[in-house]
Amino acid sequence: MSNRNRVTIREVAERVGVHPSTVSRVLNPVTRGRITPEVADKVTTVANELGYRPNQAARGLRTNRSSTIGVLIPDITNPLFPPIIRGIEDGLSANGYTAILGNTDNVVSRETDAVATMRARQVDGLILATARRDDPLIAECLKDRLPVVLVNRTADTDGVSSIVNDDVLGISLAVRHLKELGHRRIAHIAGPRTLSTGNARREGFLSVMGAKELLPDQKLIAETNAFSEDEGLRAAAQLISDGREFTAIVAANDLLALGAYEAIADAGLSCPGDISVTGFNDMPFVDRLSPPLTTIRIPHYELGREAARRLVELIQTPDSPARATTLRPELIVRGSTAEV
Amino acid sequence: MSNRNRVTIREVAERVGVHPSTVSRVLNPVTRGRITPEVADKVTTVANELGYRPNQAARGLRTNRSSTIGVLIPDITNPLFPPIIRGIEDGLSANGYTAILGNTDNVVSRETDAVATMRARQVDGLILATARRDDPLIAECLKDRLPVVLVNRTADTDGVSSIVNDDVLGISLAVRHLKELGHRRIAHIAGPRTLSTGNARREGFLSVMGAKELLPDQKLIAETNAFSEDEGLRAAAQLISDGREFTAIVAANDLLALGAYEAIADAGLSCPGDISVTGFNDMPFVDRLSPPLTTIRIPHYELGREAARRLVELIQTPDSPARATTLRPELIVRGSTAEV
DNA sequence: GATACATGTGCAATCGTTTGCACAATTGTT
DNA sequence: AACAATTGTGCAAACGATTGCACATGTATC
Repeated sequence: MSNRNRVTIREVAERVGVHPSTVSRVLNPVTRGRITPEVADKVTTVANELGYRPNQAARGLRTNRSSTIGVLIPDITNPLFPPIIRGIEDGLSANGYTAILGNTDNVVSRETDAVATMRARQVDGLILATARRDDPLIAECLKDRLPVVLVNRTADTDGVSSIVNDDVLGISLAVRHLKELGHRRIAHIAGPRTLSTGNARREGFLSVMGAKELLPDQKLIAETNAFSEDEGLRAAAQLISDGREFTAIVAANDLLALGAYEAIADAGLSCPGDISVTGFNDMPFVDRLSPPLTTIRIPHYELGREAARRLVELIQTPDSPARATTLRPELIVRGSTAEV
Repeated sequence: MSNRNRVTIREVAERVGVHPSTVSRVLNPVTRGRITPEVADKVTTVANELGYRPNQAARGLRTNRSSTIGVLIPDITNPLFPPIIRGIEDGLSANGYTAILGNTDNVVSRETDAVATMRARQVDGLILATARRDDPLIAECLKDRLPVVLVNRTADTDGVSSIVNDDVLGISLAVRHLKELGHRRIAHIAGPRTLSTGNARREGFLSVMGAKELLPDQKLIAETNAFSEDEGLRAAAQLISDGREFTAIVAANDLLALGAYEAIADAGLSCPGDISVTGFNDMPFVDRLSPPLTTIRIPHYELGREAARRLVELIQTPDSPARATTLRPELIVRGSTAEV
């Protein structure tokens, strides 16, 4: 009744006529080899018949492992994250792990809280999609030897593995595409410098603009302090009202690009007629906007899946060296970019 | 080292000079009253000093509770679900519970699997967003007295609590809006009958079309077998090619409405010029489509939050009666509906 | 001042698995 | 044929918290 009909290892053992430890060994792939195949078969058969499922609490208590991973994200409601999470979950469940999620809304205290809760639940590791470039939380986990993998955003901290998009490549795909369309003066709406994504895309932009035939201009970089539509609107409006000449905007993310759409319309201009715009992320439905947004597609699902894989590896061989992995993005050409 | 510096109840007890059971009683709000305040204070102080966190595995093993809830959803990547999940997580964490997620892709075997995994982890209850009207999984949970709450979709099963949108009201808001715009012949792209949402919206449509001044026509209902854009396209194309007269389409969901957009364009017609269209859900970015979609907004976050609240209640008082709760949706008028 | 009762704390068993150790049975070696 | 090595299984002790029971105290009652 209170134990909800759970079948224990002991019952299986009694039915087969062996000791519980034998059942345990059969069910553990590592030790199965030590048991006579005949006995092992009988045990697995009976275990299946009875619908035996190991009690994770008991196992966790004994082994000090929970087969649970904590995943920290800013906000699941941001369409960027669901595919990452899906990738993480698929990657984890393939290895027998389960994820518990924490939404932090980019608030430091909520991050700290969430990690504390997760550690109370003895998570075997953490996947952080919330990293800031300078993030004390990461240092703390490393100190406590809690396996951590960063995804989507990376950090300046040494010794931590990360799986992120190749932002420099992404930006250069966008800029080269614009260059081929004849654009020479290109503006950039940069993301927050505190986030690796904002920073890397900005750096990438600066570096690729150094290429010949392009006309770089520091003043054509507009800063924002969040990847939001409002900030994109504000920044783009500023660029336009500054009166410097440019024919295209490379936004550091799709939401910023949407803000730019609005600013362009507000100024009585048209996209792509007067100003071409590129985004970054390829969020759902940006292909339905008018104009459909030319953007950089990030392999979000793969990012998540790879992060899960890396974390499992890290748990199994705790002292494997940290690696920073980047995945290649793809340029998606749509209607928001046109020849000059 | 292997136990990652965990502080146990025993260490706290030794430091204070009391028995572990006393520490346990102090830390449990229910039994704290039985301990001398002076001792209790000392215990809490030392526990905080040492940073004691109860080992959930040990607690779970002993109490047969995990403070963990399983949440089953079809696919986190469907923009419908993130706000529901967010509501669930917020509601659960406010009560000390943690969610573990399972994506089932509407595949029965994956649902069964996910529930098995979750039960192995001794979840204290389940929130299902995957219910079919006839769903054996629900019956099974009820039989095993595992607390369950349905969210978003409900089922025909008796005795299970559910939190869903008031779909009949939603559809009638859409139809009445069209009626006010002068529409009399209105078509419906119905969702799958196996899902409560498809069924209720269809029933709602039939019932509200019975009102005077409207011209109901059974032939103006097009069936689909999934809430997908493809199915919407197929169904709308069929309606159009059937040649029956109508000036508006009420789609059972936004994706079906998007398919209708496409079918209308394919037929060389315009929306809303020739045919008005309404959706259902108010997914992100449907306000950016051309035309912006008139739709029914469902309080998704609140649905999730309420489901969490209900489940916690159900866990605390296991024999409380099942209740079916509906939350009120809202009509969002945009550009896809116009006067005849 | 003896008896009954309440109160606060300790004792020890328990939850279900895992795993080091012991030991019997089998096989291999000389 | 005696001994060593190997193999397969059982035994029992953990893991850390909770909780029914027992038992000292201290207080109330007559």
